[in-house]
Amino acid sequence: MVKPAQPRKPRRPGRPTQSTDADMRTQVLDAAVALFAERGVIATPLRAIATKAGVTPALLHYYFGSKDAMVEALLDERIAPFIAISTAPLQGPTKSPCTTLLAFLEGHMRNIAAHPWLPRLMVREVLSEGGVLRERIVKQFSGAIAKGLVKLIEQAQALGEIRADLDPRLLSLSLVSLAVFPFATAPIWRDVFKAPASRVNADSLIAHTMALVRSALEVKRVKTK
Amino acid sequence: MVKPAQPRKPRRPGRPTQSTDADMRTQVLDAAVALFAERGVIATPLRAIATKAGVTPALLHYYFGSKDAMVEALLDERIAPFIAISTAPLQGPTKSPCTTLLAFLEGHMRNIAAHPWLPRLMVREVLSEGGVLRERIVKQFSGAIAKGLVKLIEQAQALGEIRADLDPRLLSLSLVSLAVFPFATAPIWRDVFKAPASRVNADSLIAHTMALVRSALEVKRVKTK
DNA sequence: TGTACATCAGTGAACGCGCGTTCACTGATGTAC
DNA sequence: TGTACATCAGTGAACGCGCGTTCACTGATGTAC
Repeated sequence: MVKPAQPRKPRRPGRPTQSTDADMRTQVLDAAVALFAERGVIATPLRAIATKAGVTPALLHYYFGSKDAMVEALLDERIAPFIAISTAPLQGPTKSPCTTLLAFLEGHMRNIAAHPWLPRLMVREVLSEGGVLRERIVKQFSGAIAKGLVKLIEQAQALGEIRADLDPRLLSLSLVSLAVFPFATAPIWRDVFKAPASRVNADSLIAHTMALVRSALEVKRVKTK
Repeated sequence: MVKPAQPRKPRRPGRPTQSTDADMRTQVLDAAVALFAERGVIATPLRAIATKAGVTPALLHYYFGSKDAMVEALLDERIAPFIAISTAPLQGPTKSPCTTLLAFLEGHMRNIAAHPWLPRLMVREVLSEGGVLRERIVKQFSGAIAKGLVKLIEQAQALGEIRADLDPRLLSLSLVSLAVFPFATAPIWRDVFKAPASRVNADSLIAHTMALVRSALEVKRVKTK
């Protein structure tokens, strides 16, 4: 009712007059990311993205060439940078492997919490057999994380910083599970717990997970029954 | 070359002569479950299921009425029984909550390991905003598991069987993460680790996870730095 | 036991619909002189 | 500074294709007498 004279899209034909507001490409990618995370890449029609972004389906081809190419662009521009940020702590030398490990976990969870669409999109597409994203995500993300994580665990175990009786690969899998799964399924358990959102939120979840991980990794003291 | 006279489908028109081999409905559901887990419900055409099951797309409507109805049938006949088996330990009274808790976790993982398609199908569909399965899975599965699990944790904490400084709801979420995520993402990490399959398999994963959970739940002794 | 017929399992071909994609177009913007 | 024109951002309408679904059909099976 504020702008009755603007029925949403008066849009005269021909080249639009100067850049209206934000970059349309950005708007399109924003809309695509949101819808892909909600319903999946295959289940999201380009028309839905176009509608949400306030443009024409033809525009998506004008910008990206095809739906697949759009998904690739999304991977490069939205997911890859996130991967780089999250895995940064895993690169380079470290003084205390255990500290680096915990820092990576917490940082990764904070990253995920800040971009809730990401874990859902990644988990879903990585699960899809024919997904466009799968191969690239596995290569860039899972590969990088897994290798760095396993190496870090081995170092920490060698130094006696954490218990050494667990397989490094299986342990890295457990840690990733603890860090990713709760965020990927957030909409579900928020509903299941009917939480007042104040108690069960990202901050408390991160704190809880870190506490759990710390005690799980503790070097076991010899104990007599 | 063994049966050159049977070019895959000679199938004369008209009512088929007596039940050939297995129940065709069963064959169809088998094929559907496999394809749904691999590619997702929406991304799987009925024609693909029909081809895999060796029948006509029209047969699927003859049996189920519609694709949605078929998904519901699949839920009732394949997923619901699994849910019942897995959550059985959570029902009824228990002498030692902690033992019951661990037994449930291990049993659930064994169930999942025996039906690899299940976690993938469930995770994917539960993530989908508009998924047919989502609402029912959340109600029947997540609801049942979460409630029983939280109750069990609270009891075990009250009895001093496990550490009491963790929020029961967050802890139940962590446990489910550890039990489900590795199996849901199995195809990925098998690839990432390039494991000889002998070292990283279901049995060792279950043993590892149980060991991790046990030590994570241990009551912390007071320790001086 | 034989015959007539309703029922039943399953098919093949076609239907309409929504999808990704194409393309001729429109009028504002940049550029050469 | 003005003019002519190529370029550029973006559209609207249509395209073919593959999807879920429909339906008239076929011939074996079950049943009544």
